[in-house]
Amino acid sequence: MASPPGIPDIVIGRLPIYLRALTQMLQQGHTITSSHELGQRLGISSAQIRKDLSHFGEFGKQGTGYQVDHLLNQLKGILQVDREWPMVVVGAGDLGRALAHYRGFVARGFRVVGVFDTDPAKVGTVQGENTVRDIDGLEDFIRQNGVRIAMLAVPAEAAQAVADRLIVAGVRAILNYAPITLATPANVHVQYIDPVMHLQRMTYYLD
Amino acid sequence: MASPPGIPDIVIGRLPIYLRALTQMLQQGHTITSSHELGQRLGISSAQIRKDLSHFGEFGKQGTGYQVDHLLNQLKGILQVDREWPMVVVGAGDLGRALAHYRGFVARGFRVVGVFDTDPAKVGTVQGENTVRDIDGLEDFIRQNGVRIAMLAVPAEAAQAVADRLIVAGVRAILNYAPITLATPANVHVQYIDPVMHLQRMTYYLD
DNA sequence: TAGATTGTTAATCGATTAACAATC
DNA sequence: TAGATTGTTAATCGATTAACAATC
Repeated sequence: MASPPGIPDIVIGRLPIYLRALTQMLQQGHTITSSHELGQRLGISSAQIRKDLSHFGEFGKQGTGYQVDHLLNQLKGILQVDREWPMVVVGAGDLGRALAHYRGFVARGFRVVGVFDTDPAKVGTVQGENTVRDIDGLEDFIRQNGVRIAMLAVPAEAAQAVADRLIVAGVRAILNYAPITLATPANVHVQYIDPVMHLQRMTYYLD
Repeated sequence: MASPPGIPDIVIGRLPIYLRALTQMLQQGHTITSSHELGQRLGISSAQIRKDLSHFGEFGKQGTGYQVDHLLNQLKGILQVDREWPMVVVGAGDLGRALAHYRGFVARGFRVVGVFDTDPAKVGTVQGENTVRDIDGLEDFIRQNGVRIAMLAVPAEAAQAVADRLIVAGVRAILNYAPITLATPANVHVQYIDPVMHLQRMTYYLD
């Protein structure tokens, strides 16, 4: 979860935002854009966008701006999503099921290749392109398929134990939907999605 | 989405993290904690925790630390989650369905009171405690139930139009699961959940 | 050429951390 | 009392913004 060399985490965190906006622009037929236009769309200053990009090279042309498809491809390369990452989903409840069915992963660099659960009633059922597997086979599957990324959709009580198993087997990035903070080694990256936390962040401002 | 008076957004954003950890500590039987202990758990410095809390008052005791239940209740009050907020879910696909079924909302200050979709095949079906309603009734429902918060689980193409309708009807906080940046007035708060963006933020660091 | 926009530097702004007096 | 931990101040650190020369 560290980033010892050069580029600040907060900059890396904005690249996917730029990538998403550029993808949308391309779909809408824009071939050229500018830091100003992109910033307006995203509510980010044009200076910040130029500064962020300058960490990685020069992608624009004075007087003109950026070629949308070129910048898009450069960002994909930087973020390493110019390939397809295999992922496992652990937990086949409502949320795991939604993740297994989600169509949006493939176009953006990811694919669910395995879904796991402990519940014998769920094991063997079909979820999208996957048949739910027993969690006993988790480590073997991860090793055999070179999986580095997992999405964790198990109850809070089980999350730490599952994370430990994922990490031992070779997973290095975890998207954690369980509402707890995981304890992980420094070389493992964790992102948290807890809808309640996002909601609580907004209720503060409601009158 | 602005916070003109005093307290930085980034501080508000950490309060739900503290709240969640304290809830867990209470469940585990801890009655007292310290900024040091809390910081260790969360990977945050003790100084930052004390500084953050100092924006809102004095909640601890020198030499002793914090009474877990007391700090918990204070944070709930500050975040205004010492009550129950009614919410609507728009979109009854896999994700909307998972949100409608999610059991974790009520204990933390929220309740799904309405689920909406355009699809006649989905309207009338039961999702957890709710029967899916036709989106035609969205505005009336929001007004009649005083709903201020919505979760948006519709396709990207539909998201902006639905957001506009929600806002006109009185919604002031939107948890947006659609993978686009919404254009909204300054008095409307938006939080974004896009699993792919979280994943892309991690692939940068994978070797 | 005139207008526009980049990439970069320097200045500003804000957030985090270190340190410590107060005090339980 | 001795030890511990708070709340707060001042110092440090880092991120954002403003401004502009370079140049398409």
